[in-house]
Amino acid sequence: MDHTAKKNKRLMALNDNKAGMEGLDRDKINKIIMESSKGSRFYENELKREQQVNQRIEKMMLQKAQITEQQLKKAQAEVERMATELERSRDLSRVIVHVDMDAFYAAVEIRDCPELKDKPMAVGSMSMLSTSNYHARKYGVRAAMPGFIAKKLCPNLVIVPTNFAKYRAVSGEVREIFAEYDPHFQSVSLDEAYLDFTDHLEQRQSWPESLRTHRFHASNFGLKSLPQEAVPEEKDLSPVLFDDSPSSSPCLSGPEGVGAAGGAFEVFGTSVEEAVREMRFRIEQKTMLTASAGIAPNMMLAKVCSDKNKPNGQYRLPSTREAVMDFVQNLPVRKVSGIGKVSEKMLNALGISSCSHLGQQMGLLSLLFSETAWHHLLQVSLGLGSTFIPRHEERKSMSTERTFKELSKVEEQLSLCRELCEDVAEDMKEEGLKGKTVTLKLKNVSFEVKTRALTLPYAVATVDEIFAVAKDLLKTEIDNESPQPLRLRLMGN
DNA sequence: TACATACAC
DNA sequence: TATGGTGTATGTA
Repeated sequence: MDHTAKKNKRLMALNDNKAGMEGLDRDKINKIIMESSKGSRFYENELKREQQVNQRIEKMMLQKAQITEQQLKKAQAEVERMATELERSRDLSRVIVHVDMDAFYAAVEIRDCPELKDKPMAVGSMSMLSTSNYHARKYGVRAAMPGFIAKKLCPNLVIVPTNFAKYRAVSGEVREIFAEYDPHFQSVSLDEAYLDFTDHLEQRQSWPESLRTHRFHASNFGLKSLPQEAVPEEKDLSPVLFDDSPSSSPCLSGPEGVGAAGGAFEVFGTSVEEAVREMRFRIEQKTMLTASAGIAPNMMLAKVCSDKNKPNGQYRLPSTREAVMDFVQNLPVRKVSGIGKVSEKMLNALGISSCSHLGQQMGLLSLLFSETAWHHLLQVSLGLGSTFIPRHEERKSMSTERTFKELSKVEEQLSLCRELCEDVAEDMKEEGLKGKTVTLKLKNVSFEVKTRALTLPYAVATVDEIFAVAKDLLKTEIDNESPQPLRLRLMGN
């Protein structure tokens, strides 16, 4: 193919339009990323995968060409009916909040090492970064970018290794606060959660001021005794680097004062916004870290809203059908949780980039996508989402995997496999679990991934039981390739 | 059930 | 030198 050059440009390119980039411009960044990637086995594999997606799209377009006016009309009517039905059950009565800590890992590391405060930094390794701070983002340094490429974009970048034990501890502190607003909150990860504020707000209406009053803690930074104006101090209080958030910190405008003990305090109101502001305030007082939040009538919308005034901000979408529909019209499909890179590309091929397009094309989509998929898209286009927060269900799988430098010797592969089985068995023991399906995952040096699974008639949990199965699966693969050895870079199970 | 793919963080 | 790890859902055979 000769027209791939253009496409390739977009393949590895900087994926984001989030933060402003003052250091380097986009083209320059993309050029550096491309030069670092081109020719690598990783890149070759990415190209291959892109081709697969393109083929999927071609197939879809062919299918589209087959659709008759008749079919489309019929599908349209069907969609219409379903939309009416969904509309009938629209529930705007819940107040759902999505909270997201700002650049969490990076913020924690900066808090604990003020040296880093004004430097571009990221958390991770030369192989992979988890997150980066604001300064680094200016250079195009992003989460999920390998550190060695980030270093090329920003030679002064400081890379701090991850310290999950610490993040877990901080996360625990934040979750204690979440629980006070919704004991049934659902955490998505260490730094993110959904809360249903409905009940809290009802209670809150009859709360005296005392319950809505929260103190600035003098323990934060060098704030011994607070001066009368806590307002301008607030920024200095924040250890987080995102001091550029424009509309997002109207925060300390409410009535606040100085307590008898000398600590300043603030009284929060009874509205949703005030309650969420209060929660974020308490998080910051407790952890010296900032959070952003989205407030909306369902989970899907709340999630999008939390991104709106990030970092250190919040956004409320009013609970009216009109506001919701309005909000959704201009929403790029990619912003919706669950619509990733591939779905976006497929939708784009159909001329769909915003949710308003979704609404217009639902007839077509119902013919080209699976039932579950188009139902979901229809809901999105109507601004619908879950209005209750499901409790975290029981885990369905447990796994461990490791990447290493090329491993080609059979004995080494087997002993590594055993090691992984030991790890999994240990983890299973900790939770007192058993499992019936053993899955072996292999990635070769060309980044091709394979999984091999076997389901047993009974549940297993011990190393020996698991390894017995995994060893067989691995041996089968080794035999399969022989006389060529398996050249593995990752193994998991 | 087996496997691959997509997605999220 | 160098592109992660863990878990869920879904489509398809």
